[in-house]
Amino acid sequence: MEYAVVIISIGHRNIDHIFHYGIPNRLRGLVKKGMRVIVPFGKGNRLIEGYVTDITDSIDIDAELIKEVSDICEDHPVISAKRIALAEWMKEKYYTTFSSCFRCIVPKRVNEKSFACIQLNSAYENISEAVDKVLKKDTKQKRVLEVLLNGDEIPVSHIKTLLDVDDGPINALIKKNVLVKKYVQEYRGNFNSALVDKTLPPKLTKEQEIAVAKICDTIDGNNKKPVLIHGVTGSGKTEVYIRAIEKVLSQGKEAIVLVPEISLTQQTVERFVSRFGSRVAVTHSRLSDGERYDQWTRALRKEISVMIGPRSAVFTPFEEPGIIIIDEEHEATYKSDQQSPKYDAREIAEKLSELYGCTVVLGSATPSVASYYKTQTGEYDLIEMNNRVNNTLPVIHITDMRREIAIKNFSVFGTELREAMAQNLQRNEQTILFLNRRGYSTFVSCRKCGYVMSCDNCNVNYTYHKGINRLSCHYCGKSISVPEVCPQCGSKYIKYFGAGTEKIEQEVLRLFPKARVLRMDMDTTKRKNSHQTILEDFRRGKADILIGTQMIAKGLDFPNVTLVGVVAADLSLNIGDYRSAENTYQLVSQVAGRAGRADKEGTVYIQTYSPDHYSIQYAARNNYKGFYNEEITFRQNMNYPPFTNIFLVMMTGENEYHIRRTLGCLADIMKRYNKNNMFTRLGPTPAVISKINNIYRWQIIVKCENEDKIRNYVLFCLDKLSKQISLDNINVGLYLNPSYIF
DNA sequence: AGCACGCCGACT
DNA sequence: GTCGGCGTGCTC
Repeated sequence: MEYAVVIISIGHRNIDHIFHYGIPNRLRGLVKKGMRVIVPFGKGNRLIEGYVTDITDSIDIDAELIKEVSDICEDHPVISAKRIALAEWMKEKYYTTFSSCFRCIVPKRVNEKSFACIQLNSAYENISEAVDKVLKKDTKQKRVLEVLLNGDEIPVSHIKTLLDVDDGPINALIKKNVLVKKYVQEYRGNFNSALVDKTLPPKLTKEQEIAVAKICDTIDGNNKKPVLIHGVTGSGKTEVYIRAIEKVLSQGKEAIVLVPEISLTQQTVERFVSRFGSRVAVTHSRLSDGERYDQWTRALRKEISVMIGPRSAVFTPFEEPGIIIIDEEHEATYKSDQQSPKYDAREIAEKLSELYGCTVVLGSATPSVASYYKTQTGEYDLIEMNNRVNNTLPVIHITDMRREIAIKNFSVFGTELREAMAQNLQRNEQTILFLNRRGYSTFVSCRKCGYVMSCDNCNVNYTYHKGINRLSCHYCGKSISVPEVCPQCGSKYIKYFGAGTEKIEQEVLRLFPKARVLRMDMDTTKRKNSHQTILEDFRRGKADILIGTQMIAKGLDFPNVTLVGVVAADLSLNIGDYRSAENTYQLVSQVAGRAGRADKEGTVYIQTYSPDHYSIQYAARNNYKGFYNEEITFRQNMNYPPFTNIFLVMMTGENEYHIRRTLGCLADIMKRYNKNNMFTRLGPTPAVISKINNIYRWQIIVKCENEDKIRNYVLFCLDKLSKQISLDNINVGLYLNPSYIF
């Protein structure tokens, strides 16, 4: 007797284990490992989707209790044995349920879409034979036949528009058995590769040749260490990726290319499509469930061999992945921090490498400190690419804003940046101004009593938005009209401090009334496509100056941009996260890289109140290794990652007392089981933002060198806690090495 | 998660 | 004597 071993698709810990189901006669031989099935579950026998993780003949429970599989979802497996193993590994590593791991690995089931096609009945040798035998006169039916080429399947809708005919003649031909009608699956969300011209491989530089050779060695060899390419902007990493992919494809294997969502632009995709044509598929977050499912299916059916996409594309179901490339490796988007499982695409790639023997290539101009550290310990191999293929690095200046204040310049622009902007306008060249903060003023307070306008729902100050003339909270979205007098003392002297992008825009217009300015931030890109429209307008030269937040820092390539201003480089430095220096270095380098990307030389001004900070100094000199050496020493001295692991336990809820008390109990338990003081604990403390939308937020941070030990310890303590007191009405968030502190 | 069972108070 | 509150426990 054979039984299906099934994981039920309900994301609850209590039922996150295997269940056995009998296989009824009508499904005998059809139910296979890796298939999606429908099974009756629970008292009410409600029908639930599940995954067959195994077929077995031995069961350890009473056979009477066993129910039968009611149906199969597809006639083929949707998850391979290796990917079932991946799910098991993810469940442990990311402390989640099987079912949520399966949800990542296999996309939501949707109905396939198909369309009607007609084809010449195979009884006829060719079209002219059919015409001769059946059609005497020049009719619509004859015209329909003449459009068909021998053996071709043509969509009915095409024929109808092409010949302006109705169903009539087509159906008549089908009735006469000249044509056959069939339904063909339509793949939604296909990238139209026919629109992209093929290109020939360029000649490689010496550096590129060495990099390609090194990666090819890894592909051929048994040592599957991940390779980190540290390549300056413009060193031609993409061509190296393409050559490595060519190699893998020639071995009959497949390739996955991960890019941050923001760089999934037409340009990036076209570079791959121009070389691999219709073998490439593209996914991104804006695809519908149907589109995503169809692209995933194409990979499963081996109809494509290269997938480009954001972090979720790491789960592309290739049978023989040969290489996984992670471009802009340092980007935080590779780690999912919002929904469970909180996986890291880099870690998934390494696990797939272990399971399939595929090569993992990480690439960045500003590698994450964690990854670069691994090249030093020997865990990763390192490839350096130090030369730009055809353009030079921009000249980077640091402006000390304390000096500007000393010379009574209280403007948001230092003297140098202002003058450079004026010159650039005269030369008709474009400027990008970067400030990672939207709104007009970020701090509104009463000059008399010092009262600061802040949101009642959140422990966050209001930001003044001049466009709508309101104060708005960037956390819960609440906005109020600007009070005419101070709510506390009644004074009418209300002052606005701190500049955001809106203020920068106004300052530019005040200083340069003739300048054409575009602003790009969350407030100006709410409408669909507004993102694209702004960038396209700027590219076409419809504006002289582009002002924006984070979203303009990365991946943009405008040949006429010769000046970049980082209005306030300190913002990311003062966040209070152990990674703030790393983030600042990366951000400043990325923004600076937007200047002078074609034949024109670029200039960058970095405005800061901490001009001597090493992250800014090294970024200005484009010296990654210098930065890394200083940063890694700091991390070691302070016992921060990569020398330790940080586990954040965040409790949120409406009752602040309840949360504090519960976290207090957890702290007691943690103290009790902390043998040999292996774990360092900080807290309970309120989170950086201690209340959002009337939900209070408190946390405990635990540090320990060993990842498995820290995970087991925290989960053990939480288990003890849940047996002691009820965790109802409290949300517990667990984050291992979170990419930012909330 | 979702459903049944079961053990208490309030009611036709 | 019965209806319905939600605490507890199980689901192949």
